[in-house]
Amino acid sequence: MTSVDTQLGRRPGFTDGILPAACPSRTVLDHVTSKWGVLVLLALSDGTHRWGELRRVVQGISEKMLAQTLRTLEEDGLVVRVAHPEIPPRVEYSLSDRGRDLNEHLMPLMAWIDHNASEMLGRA
Amino acid sequence: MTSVDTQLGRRPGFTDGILPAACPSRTVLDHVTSKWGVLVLLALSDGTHRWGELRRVVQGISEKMLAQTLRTLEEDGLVVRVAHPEIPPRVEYSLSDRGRDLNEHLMPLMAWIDHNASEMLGRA
DNA sequence: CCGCATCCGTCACGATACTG
DNA sequence: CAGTATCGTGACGGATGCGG
Repeated sequence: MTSVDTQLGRRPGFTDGILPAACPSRTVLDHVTSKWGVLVLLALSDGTHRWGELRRVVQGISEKMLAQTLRTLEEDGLVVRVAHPEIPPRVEYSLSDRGRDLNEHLMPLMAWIDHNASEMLGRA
Repeated sequence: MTSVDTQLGRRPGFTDGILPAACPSRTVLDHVTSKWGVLVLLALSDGTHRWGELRRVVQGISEKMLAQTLRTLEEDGLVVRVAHPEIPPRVEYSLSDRGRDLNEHLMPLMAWIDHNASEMLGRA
């Protein structure tokens, strides 16, 4: 291992770095940035929402991906799922405490992207 | 469109929201969160690095994906590529001003993920 | 040797149809 | 309404090749 590797591997503010393949951060990062994870988390940032609402609001997401994304986010403890035993069925999704905590770091990033996007794509 | 849709579509701090499918933010978001985008940006956060360094440091990335990721990030104006006409060839990558600006929003997020990852995966 | 393009197998994604 | 099952397609990753 060269000096530049150790330099890159460890970084101030991180425990072990995120670049090594084996660290758990990779898994969580893959879940959160899983093409729809960020958008679903953002959609839930203002409170509880039903399946159909999320389906319509996160435009372009397929039912399969919405189900899969919600399930992994729930397994990671970021999203809370509450099923009401009614007819017709009603299922509500909301952020957990940890999910809200994550969102507070996610929102400024999304605001930056939203603010810079058009300017970035203008030049190709 | 119901009231919840408009409520979700617009959000304080965002121009048009990111959830609509047609907005440019989606494209940029897909580039940045493109499975390797975040890791490459993070790897460049401490300065200029060569191709081979990035290849070794971002563990698990294939040469094809590294090339593709670097090219899209360069097209978006986040990464600067400098090729030195030497034998053996030497190509150096670094963050642009905008890339550094983005990274300042990315780093706290990654630090949060790195800090919470192990605890999140502990409970399945 | 290093940076990168190309070919090809595999797998995740998306559209549709169907169930409780 | 809230999902699950099935299937075709496109993106991804590995191996290979080539120019410098």
